[in-house]
Amino acid sequence: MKTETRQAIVALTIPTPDGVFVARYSKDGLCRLDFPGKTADAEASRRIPPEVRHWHSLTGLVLKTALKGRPIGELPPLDLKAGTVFQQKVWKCLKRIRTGQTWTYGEVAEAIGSKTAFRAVGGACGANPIPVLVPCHRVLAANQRLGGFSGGLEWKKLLLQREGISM
DNA sequence: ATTTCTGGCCTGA
DNA sequence: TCAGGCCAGAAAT
Repeated sequence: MKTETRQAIVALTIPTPDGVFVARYSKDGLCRLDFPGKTADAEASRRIPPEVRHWHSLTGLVLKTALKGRPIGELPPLDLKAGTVFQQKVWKCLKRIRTGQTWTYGEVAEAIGSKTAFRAVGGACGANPIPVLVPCHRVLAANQRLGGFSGGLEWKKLLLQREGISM
């Protein structure tokens, strides 16, 4: 069910105290956020649609806020349609997890009506195109375990720590 | 307590 | 169709 992934995309950088993130936008909104050091091809010079500029300013604000471990404000529109139906369900569900709160993969699975798909939920988290803002780092394994993190467990631990959760 | 095995579900190839 | 993954729970060390 993978659709067109060839959407014209604008990539813009976001300098933060933790490094330079790269945000990518499609015509529908923020479609990807990359951690510092991830194949960052900065292309600041280019025609940037006004709405993208606006989205990007919002992204910058919420990202910096999230990195401080504080609740974020208004998000730019998120373009998550690159994911499968299942993945989109998971990602939307993750947005319900508040700052400083953690769920288990099993709880997320149950919340989307697939109680036994906890493992697939892990897969969807790993495919999350917008980490930090779509808080997959707040999902832990059962039995108080940390679970994995595609962006590197260090990031997961750091993000949780900033939100007051130490593992 | 911790390692291993099994089961169940979604993807991409 | 199939192996493999940010899992969970039970069994076996």
